[in-house]
Amino acid sequence: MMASDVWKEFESNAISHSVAHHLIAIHELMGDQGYARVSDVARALEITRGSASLTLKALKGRGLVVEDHNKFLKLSEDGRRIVDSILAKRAVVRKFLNEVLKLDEHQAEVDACKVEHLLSAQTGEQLLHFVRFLLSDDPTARQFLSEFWSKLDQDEEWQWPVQDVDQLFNMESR
Amino acid sequence: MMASDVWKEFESNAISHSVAHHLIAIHELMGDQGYARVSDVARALEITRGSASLTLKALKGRGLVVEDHNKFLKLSEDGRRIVDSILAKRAVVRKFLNEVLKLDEHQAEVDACKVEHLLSAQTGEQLLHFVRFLLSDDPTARQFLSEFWSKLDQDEEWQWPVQDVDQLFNMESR
DNA sequence: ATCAGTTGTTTTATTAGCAAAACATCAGTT
DNA sequence: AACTGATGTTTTGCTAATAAAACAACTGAT
Repeated sequence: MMASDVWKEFESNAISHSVAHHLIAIHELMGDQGYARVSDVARALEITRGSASLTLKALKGRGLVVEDHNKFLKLSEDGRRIVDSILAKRAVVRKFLNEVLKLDEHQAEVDACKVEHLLSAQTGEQLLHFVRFLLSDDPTARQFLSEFWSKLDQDEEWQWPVQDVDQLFNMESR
Repeated sequence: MMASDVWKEFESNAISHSVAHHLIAIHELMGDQGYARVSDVARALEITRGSASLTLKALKGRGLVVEDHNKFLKLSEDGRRIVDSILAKRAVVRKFLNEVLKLDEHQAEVDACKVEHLLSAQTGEQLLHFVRFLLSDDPTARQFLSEFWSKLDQDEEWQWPVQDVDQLFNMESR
């Protein structure tokens, strides 16, 4: 397949990991302490004020962050929408990894943080549907999960990574 | 939570997106045409030879790529292991997105490509277990999937992103 | 009023990853 | 032998994201 037409879409991503976390930091600071300045963002992200200042200046230029009359930052309508969508994806992915796949909370948090800004809206939406149904009261979902988890406890033998990718799914996968 | 201790683990990732695809290109070129030179990698990735030359020099320095007596490249043992694990994760994620969540193939391919190198080995392993069982002959799995898919067709109304992340999972999620 | 601390900005430098262009090498053709 | 084309490298420049350090401005305490 070679997939040379796909892999470059990565960097064409409008929201980088760094930008995502600058925006999220503002959001969380607003909730935690009611305001967000450059220094607060820098402290939250553990970067220097200078770095935060430059990145946030660019975000003001992109219209994602607006500045108060006295250097106080807040998210624009666009910025807020972006943060909402990213945090929603993070929550869904974290929940799936932790409560379904039974990965420990830290691992789930780290992996969710890494991919939250990369998933398409469609993917996030479908995954939300899936996780909601999977963790719902529905008896079929319940039974499926308990069977999966008991199977997890059984076969602890597994080779990973697998040498032959094509034979990863040698099964009745329809 | 602020998560300031987590988000920086992103860039500390040993294998960048670019590096991953340089390694994968060598792997696929070896399979397709039996050899891989700098120019072949550059063509596969649609970058200039100069860029590929620099990146591959660094990868030789890191011991992931070795050079033949006549400028022919191949993966080292370490490089091969990395490619195996990444391709395995890509395959699992693509299968899950496409065959379970019913995203179209292109979207599944793009999203899988974006996250393949970011997922931990643990996550990849657990996801493989999950997808294998989910798409297996097991009657519970079958019934669960068909119920999920019919539900998908029903509620086509949905707001996404959701404004209040905390109420994303207002359900009997136990 | 002065001094200290905090804040925000700017400048300089670094790294990863790319392009563009110049350059050298080698193989095959004529 | 000379020309052509493919290959590999190097140099220069660009952008994003960081650090470090210098600087200016404001705040508060004494």
